[in-house]
Amino acid sequence: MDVLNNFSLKQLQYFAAIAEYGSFRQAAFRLNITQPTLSNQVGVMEKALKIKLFERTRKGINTTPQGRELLSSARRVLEEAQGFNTQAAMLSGGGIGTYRLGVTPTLGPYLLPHILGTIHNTHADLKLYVRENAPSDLETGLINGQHDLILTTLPVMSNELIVSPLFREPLKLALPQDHRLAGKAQIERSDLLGELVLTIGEHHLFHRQITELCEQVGAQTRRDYEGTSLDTLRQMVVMGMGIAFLPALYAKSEIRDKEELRVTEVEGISVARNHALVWRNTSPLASFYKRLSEEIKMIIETKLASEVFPINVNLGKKRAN
Amino acid sequence: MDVLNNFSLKQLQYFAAIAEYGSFRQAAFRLNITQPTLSNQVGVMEKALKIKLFERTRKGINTTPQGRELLSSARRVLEEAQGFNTQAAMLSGGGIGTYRLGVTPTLGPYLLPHILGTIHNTHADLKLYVRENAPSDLETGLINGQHDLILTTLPVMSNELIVSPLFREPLKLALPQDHRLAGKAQIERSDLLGELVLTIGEHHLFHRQITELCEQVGAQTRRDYEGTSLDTLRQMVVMGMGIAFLPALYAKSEIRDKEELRVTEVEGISVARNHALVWRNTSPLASFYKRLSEEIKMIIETKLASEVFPINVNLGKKRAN
DNA sequence: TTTCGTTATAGATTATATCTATCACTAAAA
DNA sequence: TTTTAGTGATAGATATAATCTATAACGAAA
Repeated sequence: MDVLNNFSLKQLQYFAAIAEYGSFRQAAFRLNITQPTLSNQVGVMEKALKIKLFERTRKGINTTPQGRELLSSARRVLEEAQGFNTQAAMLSGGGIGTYRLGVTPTLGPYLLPHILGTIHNTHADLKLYVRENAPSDLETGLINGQHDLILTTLPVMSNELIVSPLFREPLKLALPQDHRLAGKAQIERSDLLGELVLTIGEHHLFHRQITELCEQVGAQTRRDYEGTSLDTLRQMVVMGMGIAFLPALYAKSEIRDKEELRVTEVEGISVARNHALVWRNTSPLASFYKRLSEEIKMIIETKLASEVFPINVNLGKKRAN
Repeated sequence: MDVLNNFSLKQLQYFAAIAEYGSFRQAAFRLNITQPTLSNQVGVMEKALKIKLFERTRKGINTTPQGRELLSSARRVLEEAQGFNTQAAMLSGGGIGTYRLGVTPTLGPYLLPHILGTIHNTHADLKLYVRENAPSDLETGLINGQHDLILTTLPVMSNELIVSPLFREPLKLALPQDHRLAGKAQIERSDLLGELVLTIGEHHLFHRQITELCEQVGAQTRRDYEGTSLDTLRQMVVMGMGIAFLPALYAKSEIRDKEELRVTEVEGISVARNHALVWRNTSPLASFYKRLSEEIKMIIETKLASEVFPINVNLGKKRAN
């Protein structure tokens, strides 16, 4: 891929045109340039390649054997260039291409199935390459350029990032069916007194929220064992090891079997996490990302209104304008 | 294949280099240009394509999703261009490529087998695309650009053509084995008196020579039927319809069966045709063609010395210098 | 002989690629 | 905190290259 200063795309075009029309004048006319320009450029090219491409006669041209040989190569180059051009034209609208989207493992698998279909309908040529990472890794990965976009949990600290809040997802209480509260129509704050609450690992952002809540209502958190994923947390609840707060979208997706667990609100408490679409403040595609986040918000409002809520306070450091 | 003024090969190279090195400065250094030049050119390209290829940050660049998408296309273009370049480099030596060689049907099939092998040995990448035509058609075909070279029979009239004489091919007398002269050790001019001589069609160049000769020695030419190819002429001789003069190389190639025909010289007469390699005086490859004709002469001298002879008089209007 | 059609050439002009010098900003080191 | 080294962007001058106009030179055909 080094020195390639022998010829230009333009010259290849000229070359092909002359071969096609069999005449410098004709070709020049078709190319909207003058004949001397054409003669000159072909001459430059011939000298650079040390090959005579055409035999000039007083009644037109013949392509030399070498010229004929090179013509097909030249056409291939031009074809590829044409391909590049049309692809660029398609891409120039934005919203086309493969975007690397980072998501948290506790949200992505339970949210994306609801929105990808609709996104695909409105942006047929937008492909998402999804990778899962813990929120903190998502942030640094985005800053490093490993992702183009991330779908993560607030707050986002870096001031290099633009945050577009999407929705607020409540955490719901999950009880085993044989729990003393399982039959109760409405569960109150006070019901939690003395309960054993299982939490996910400390590096998850809602760990702190839950421990605080537990202190307030007089519940214990189980410290000797902490689930590493929502699925293990759920299994532990099923096995009667305690109760747990699970994100609403996870509950909607994964808890189908009503015999196993009861999922419910708790009157008088509001524990939730906030999600946002985030990108680098240097990204040239900011305006497209903003549009995309609005579309996602719309989809969620339409399809998941019963599970999640809009965000109306500013929880990230920076908002997308 | 129309307007393709959005970008240049050089810009594609720049694009690929930046993506590869992840930095304008690095890439500029590798490309032996300055960083402002690189920034400028990429900017020009981005504006022309209406696509941001890179996201500039203070610590380097990220390639945008669109940039990534286009990168592979750009690399393909560059690869094809590289291919064009290397092919051009190979061709620039000359003697490489497919040359369209026109030959007469009465010489080509009997001469070419003797020389093509050797030519192929010295010019491994020279391919000959051989087409047969009557000598007059060969000449106009060469002038029209349908052939690059012709191997034809002298004289060649057009002054647009360069003639490089190759060799002199005698015409030999062919007799059926049951002919009264077939047993004679040496045939004299006078032996031909009263013989019936078959000739090929009038458009062949040695027709006139033979009829003149026949007048001189008192032989008749058979006018009610004239062979259209050397093979039919031979068949007619075998069938006893007369005797004939056949070109030496034809006789060498095709008359293997000594039982059928006797092929011999005639003492005291010299009838022959002269062959030459011919090309347009406008051809840029003249010097290569000249070299080629010398090589062919050498091959003939080595391999066919017993059949044919050098030409030492100027029979074409123009000689290759 | 004249006319028309071909490519080549010379010189001026326009467009553009490139360079130098500098700015503005960030991150890390002193 | 200040300094240093690293990023890309910008402005203006310069060098290079592409293009145009006008014309020449030549061959073929009328």
